[in-house]
Amino acid sequence: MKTIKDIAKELGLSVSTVSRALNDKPDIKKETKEKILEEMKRLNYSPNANARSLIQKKSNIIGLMLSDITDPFFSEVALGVEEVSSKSGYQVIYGNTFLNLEKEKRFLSSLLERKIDGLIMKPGKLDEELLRLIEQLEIPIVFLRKLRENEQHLNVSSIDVNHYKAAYRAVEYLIKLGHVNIGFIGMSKDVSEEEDRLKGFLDCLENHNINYTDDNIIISGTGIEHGGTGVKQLLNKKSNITAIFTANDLLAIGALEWLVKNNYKVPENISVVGFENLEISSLHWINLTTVDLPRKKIGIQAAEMLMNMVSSDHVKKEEVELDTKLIIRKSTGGNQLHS
Amino acid sequence: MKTIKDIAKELGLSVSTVSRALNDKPDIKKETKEKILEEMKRLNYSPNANARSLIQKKSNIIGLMLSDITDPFFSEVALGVEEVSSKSGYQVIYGNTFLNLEKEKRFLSSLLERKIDGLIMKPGKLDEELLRLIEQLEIPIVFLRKLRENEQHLNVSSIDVNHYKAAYRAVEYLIKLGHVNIGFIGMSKDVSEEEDRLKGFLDCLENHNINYTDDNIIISGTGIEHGGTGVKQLLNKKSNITAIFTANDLLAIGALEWLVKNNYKVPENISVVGFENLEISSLHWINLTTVDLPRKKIGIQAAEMLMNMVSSDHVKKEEVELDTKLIIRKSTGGNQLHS
DNA sequence: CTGTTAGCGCTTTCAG
DNA sequence: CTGAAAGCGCTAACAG
Repeated sequence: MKTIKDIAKELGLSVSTVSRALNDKPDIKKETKEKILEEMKRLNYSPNANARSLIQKKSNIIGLMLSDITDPFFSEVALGVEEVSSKSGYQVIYGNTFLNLEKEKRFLSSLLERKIDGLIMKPGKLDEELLRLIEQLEIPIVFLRKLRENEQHLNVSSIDVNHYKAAYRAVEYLIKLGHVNIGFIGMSKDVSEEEDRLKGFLDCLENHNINYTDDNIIISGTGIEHGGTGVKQLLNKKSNITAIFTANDLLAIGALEWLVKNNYKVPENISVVGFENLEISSLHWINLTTVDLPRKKIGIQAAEMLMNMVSSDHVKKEEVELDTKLIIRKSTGGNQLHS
Repeated sequence: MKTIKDIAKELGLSVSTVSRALNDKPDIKKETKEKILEEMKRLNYSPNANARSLIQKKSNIIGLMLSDITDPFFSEVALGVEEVSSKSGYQVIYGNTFLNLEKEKRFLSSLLERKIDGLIMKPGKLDEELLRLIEQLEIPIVFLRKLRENEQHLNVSSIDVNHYKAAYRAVEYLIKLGHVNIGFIGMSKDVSEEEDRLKGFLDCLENHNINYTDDNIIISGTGIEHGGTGVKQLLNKKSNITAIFTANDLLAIGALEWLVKNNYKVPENISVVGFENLEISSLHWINLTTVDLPRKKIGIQAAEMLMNMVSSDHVKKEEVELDTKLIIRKSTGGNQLHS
């Protein structure tokens, strides 16, 4: 491996002069610089970023901690993050955690050792140790979700959509279509984003004086198959349901599939609204009314926020909330029982 | 930031002793070691991986160059790669190139400076400069596709499925179902994987003495929408087509969508076979017969190969070819015109 | 404009 | 078993 020394020796110069040429410093004669740059090319020299990091106390690396890169939401976020970061000269070290505490800790520890300059992360529920780890990093951080109760003291920024408002609007749309018996199919009680969506759902019903019981709400799981089991349970408990709001598109698609197989007509008998606007949700057969999340934008903006933070010493905490859009397609229609 | 010096000073020891404790070296008294480890915890010490990399000439970082992480194929590969690498103590720097030569070069150059230990990559068509860059890296490399003509001299390993055989088998299946007028919808002439698939398609027809013309083949594009335009063109030119083999699932799904909208019945009027086995291809409405690619396995095995290579000085070139499986679903059926 | 020097945080001889 | 010293490749004062 060629070093700055090799160049210097070859040209009879000092390493500092070579360094100056390498870093576009002003105090160097044009010709010397050109000569050096040429020699670098000739010797296939490539500077050692680790050595540079060591002395400058800046690695030009950021971390990206996700739960699962195969989730279309995160892969688009990751795309946006990498795009913005690489443009600013940063490399991205990425890791999947599946919201597993141990994996989260291991990944953050490894980033801590690498002395990264910034971090974009979607953590699960943080325990004391993890909170300490995050503080210990002492670098700008952007959360890909809102800060929770026990995280308010952290000096980290965040970006997320307003899940509450998004859900509220979606349900309001169903109510305007004449639906009064509306079910909810969720993923898990432990996901705070879902909590917000559920709250939006419930508040909307209440504000419109619509009655509901616990039976209107099924917590089913996170995959397509849970959409099926979800509707089934829901209709078992409340056979008069005419509309369903699900916590994500996969659940909605699973529900749709189950409904079709069991001879329900969508939207004639039952309306279904999803959440996420996956690419496949616009397919002819699915045509799902759903809430669009600006996924790539989240990634881009998260990275832009981080780039600003790493390049300024005064880091001010910022909590960004992006807006969503209800995409109306063919899985929703007027309530036939009331029209 | 705490350093090894702080620990040493605090305990009245030398840095080398601290280093020994840190690295589990044998020549250190048990009690000293314990004392040091405790002090490290107390001071929240975390070693500097960059300093270590510098002296050990080993970064414990690998690179992962993909065309597009939002492609389900690559996101699963990325998942497998990260899983295996992190288990072996390696961090993954990832980048998207969209097969753009400039982006590929920029990304590789940045990896070159970072002095990474290994690289997994899915490049496009390599030009001279890129070939030189790859050699210049002087590290173990695994390609996520077969080596092409002008790359044979490279000392890089590769892993891929046998696209030719997979296509051949899929088409053979259609022929066994009685089809003789079979069309092909492809993405682009520049994708070597597709070349192999097309060759498998053509060889299979020839070996079964089935006639075809250029009109049996449409190169349409890469997204769902191109599936639609593809079938349309195909049926315009050859209205007697009863089966279609597409170069990927998205094309097949787009074709399916167009067929349904235009009142063709699948598989009664037309059979469709895809390639990739996306998750959505098993949906009730789609139910696509397709070729399953072991995506996650490719990622895992690529990383395992790389881990072996980086931890042994004698790197031997290896070209792995994984097998595929034809998944038979409801988008294919017997040729009604002949039965 | 260029060279000398010190040192980033760590590992690794080599003595003792 | 422990310490002193050298040095990985580079940057950043400070002289000149």
